Amino acid sequence: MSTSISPVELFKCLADETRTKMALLIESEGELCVCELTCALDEPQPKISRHLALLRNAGLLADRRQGQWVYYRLHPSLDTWVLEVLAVTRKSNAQWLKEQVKRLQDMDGRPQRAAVCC
Amino acid sequence: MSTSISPVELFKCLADETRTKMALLIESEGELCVCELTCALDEPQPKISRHLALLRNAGLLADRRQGQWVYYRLHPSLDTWVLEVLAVTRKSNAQWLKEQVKRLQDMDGRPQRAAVCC
DNA sequence: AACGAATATACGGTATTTCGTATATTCGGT
DNA sequence: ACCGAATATACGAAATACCGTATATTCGTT
Repeated sequence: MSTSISPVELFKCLADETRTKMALLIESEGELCVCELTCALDEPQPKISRHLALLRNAGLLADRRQGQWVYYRLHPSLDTWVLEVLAVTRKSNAQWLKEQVKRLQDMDGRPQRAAVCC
Repeated sequence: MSTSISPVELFKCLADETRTKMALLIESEGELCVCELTCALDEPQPKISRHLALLRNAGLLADRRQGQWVYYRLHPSLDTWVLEVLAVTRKSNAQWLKEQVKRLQDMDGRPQRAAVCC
């Protein structure tokens, strides 16, 4: 059994607009880099990085560096209930996330992920 | 459509150990009065009341006075996704709530609810 | 090795949260 | 009307969270 995140720890992570929106966007997209999140949320980059670091330290996110970009995804060893909380929340609050999703889609120059091979 | 609680508002409600545990206990039991929660959580009564007031003001809980007791339940007009978040969280964190459930069950002199009629 | 882009961290300052304690309120029973 | 039990609120102190700005780091390109 994994020593997982506790309910309060999870909810503290999500008790901030920037962090919830980032978490839900990542849950929806699979993986996003810092500059994409900075654009989607329209917030200063240090603010985004600071909140990402908090989510990473809490065990909610994992990161991966690819060239100059750092991609964040949901931590692969998260408990199912955490994934369910995120999924349910995102699916039922599309309206609340609308603006951020739009800014992400309209962003140009989005870095391309590495192909599955090479 | 109901002007419902936003994700961050919900998570702020739950970003405190006292409040999450109260919310999950109530979700599990249906209805609990202040003295039962005070006993289950083993915390000073003003602390319990203060947090209950916060949850009530946020729209998460509804209260009902019966004699000298005040019973709290999940607010009947909560969105489904909120109920799902609470249910999933409680079901997957029984261990985390164990002590509180035990203290609640071991409490003597628990006030009896009004029967369905009379 | 120098430079620019992407990202992370450090440092104060301010706002928000939480708490303990004291006190108010409300109700049932006498 | 009075009293005790259950609950709510007020108030200041302590802790925590969040932010803006400045600076550091890391990487790719030249």
